[in-house]
Amino acid sequence: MEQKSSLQLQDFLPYRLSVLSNNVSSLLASLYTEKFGISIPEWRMVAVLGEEPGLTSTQIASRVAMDKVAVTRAVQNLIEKRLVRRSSSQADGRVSHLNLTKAGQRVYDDVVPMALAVEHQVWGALNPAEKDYWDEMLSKMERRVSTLRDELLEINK
Amino acid sequence: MEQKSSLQLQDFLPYRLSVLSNNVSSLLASLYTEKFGISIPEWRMVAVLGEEPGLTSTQIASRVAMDKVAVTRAVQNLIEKRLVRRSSSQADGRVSHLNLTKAGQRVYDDVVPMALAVEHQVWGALNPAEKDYWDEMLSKMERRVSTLRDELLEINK
DNA sequence: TGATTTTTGTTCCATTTGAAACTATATAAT
DNA sequence: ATTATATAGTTTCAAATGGAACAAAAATCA
Repeated sequence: MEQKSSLQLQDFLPYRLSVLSNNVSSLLASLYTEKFGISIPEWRMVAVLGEEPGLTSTQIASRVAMDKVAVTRAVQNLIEKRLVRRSSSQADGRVSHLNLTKAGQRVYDDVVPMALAVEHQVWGALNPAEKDYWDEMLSKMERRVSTLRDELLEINK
Repeated sequence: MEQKSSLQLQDFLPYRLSVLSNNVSSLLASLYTEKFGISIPEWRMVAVLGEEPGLTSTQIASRVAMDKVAVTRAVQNLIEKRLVRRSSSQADGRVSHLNLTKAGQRVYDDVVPMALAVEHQVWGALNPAEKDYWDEMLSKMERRVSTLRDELLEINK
């Protein structure tokens, strides 16, 4: 299998992904930050708690690809903003369960359609068949990258 | 055209792109940071100067999707590490041209094959036809997203 | 020419982020 | 039971990042 020998940043997959991802994220963030004053990690927490109420910090961290420090901070901010409520677990004194407040639920209900609309707009670049194909390929790449990562960790252990 | 009404983060395009992009970038970065002690923005500068020697800071910023502050800092760091050299322009007293030093060129020569190898590994998830298709769709999405961004800026002006 | 505006790049300050150390609770092992 | 180990979450400190104000040179224009 032949391989390129020079590197054009504009054609380089990691670079293109990074730029596209940043542009999509900031497009989306520009909508909810100015309207609701929440950051990207805060929005992710709201989104995941909207889907699955009562999660603990650790559960959120694993679902949202944030580290536990980032979760702690997002929780603190969202509690200050009265969008999230914390209730300590009876079963385990170390953990607490997190839920959206009424106000948090309202933010969720307002942002979800906006977020889906942005996604829909971006999908507008592709026809339905292309979209399905893209989804499939994206999944393949995701799996491949996480395999590569595991291999690398294994080697460096 | 029908539209989803609920948001599953794992299926949400901006989220998936962000996770994939971060994983790819950190996979790559783990290789060159530990070997050469350079950061992601520093590597991008080296990459672009390897392709096009003599660029100015502003030219780099526009090619690499970094803001000018980030470029200033990356340049400072790379000059301290003696990987980049600055020479002021005769034509324009404000700008200076940047070039890789011998050592910088060596870093470039060493990292490029590693970077291409990682890209190649990731591409391994797709067969050649899929890869071409993916490239085409990625380009479509890039164009779409930048159009959306321009529209949004236009509205908010 | 002299005044004004733009462009280039840097500095300063505040905010964000990340890693390591730490506290508190729970689990396992002897 | 006592000790050791693991897990959940927080705090602390240093580094990275972003934006606004800034200085210097160039371009515009009156």
